Amino acid sequence: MTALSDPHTSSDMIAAHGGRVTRTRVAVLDVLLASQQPLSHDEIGEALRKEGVPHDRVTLYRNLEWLVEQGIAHRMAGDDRVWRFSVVTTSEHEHAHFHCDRCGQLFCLDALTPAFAIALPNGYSMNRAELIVHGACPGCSAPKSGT
Amino acid sequence: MTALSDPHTSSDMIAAHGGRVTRTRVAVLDVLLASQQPLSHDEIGEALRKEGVPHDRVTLYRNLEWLVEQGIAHRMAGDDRVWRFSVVTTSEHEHAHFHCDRCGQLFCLDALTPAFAIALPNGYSMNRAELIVHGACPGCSAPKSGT
DNA sequence: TCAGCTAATGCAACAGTGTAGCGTTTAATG
DNA sequence: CATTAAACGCTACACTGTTGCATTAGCTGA
Repeated sequence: MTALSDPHTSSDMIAAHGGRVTRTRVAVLDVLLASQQPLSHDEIGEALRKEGVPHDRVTLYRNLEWLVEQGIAHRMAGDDRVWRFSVVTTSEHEHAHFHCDRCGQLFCLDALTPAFAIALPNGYSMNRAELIVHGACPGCSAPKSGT
Repeated sequence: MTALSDPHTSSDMIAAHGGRVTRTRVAVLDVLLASQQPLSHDEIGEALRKEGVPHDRVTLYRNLEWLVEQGIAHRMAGDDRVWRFSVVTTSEHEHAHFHCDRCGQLFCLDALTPAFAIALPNGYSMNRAELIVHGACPGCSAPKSGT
């Protein structure tokens, strides 16, 4: 019995998908797993830097692409035209996202499940839906002194 | 009684907003008015080219920006990280969009009105919502020989 | 009609995000 | 340990969008 049958660490997850367990790849997945919000390429790179993980910009892109290909991560386009990545926790990732217009953070709203498929006009076939709610997150809605 | 009080042409609309009626600006607005789908900067530029309207890339960007500022046009980020523009027809533009994953076109689905605000978790305050449904449009769903 | 003001233009150069090519490194395997 | 190719890391590039600035040309008022 190996750890592969119970992939709960980043290394296990990577190996389970037939990928090589490399320093950058593990670190990237760790960052994504630890994050509650979808992260941009830049934010992930910054996190790696803080952890002292040397990495190349291109390698990071390629690892993210690989994670998406493997179905481990999910990629979405924010309103700032930047890809943001997050690990796929929900089975189909069929939930909405909340974009805070003040702090720019992106949150997952698992509570919101799309129920609008019924309203699709004739001829249109839905594959997936992306719902981004814009507004202020709890942290930014709360009264603050500074800005 | 001048035409300004009844701004139904692109020139009138521009003048009514205190903008100068220039060749490119009129042409850009005309293109947007004539289109049923939100258009990217590139698509608009291509349309201008076809109409024989000489223009500069930057000027086009600035005109689009101005139109958005004036509330004449609306800007949204597609899934390909490209801004797409459309004239604001609906009062609040509170409707969904459909992105065809095959031909890349973006359609307005006025029938779909967001009714998900009720489900927002506590602490989140919604400003607006952007719902993008992905799938195949009627044109691409229909059986075709070529690709 | 014409001069003056400045919004708008057009050119060049730049910035940020993401990709492609390619030689080198290194994780996995026997 | 030798082998092999996946992954790396570097350079260079493509694309979308922005900034600076001198020039042009709408609008206004005489």
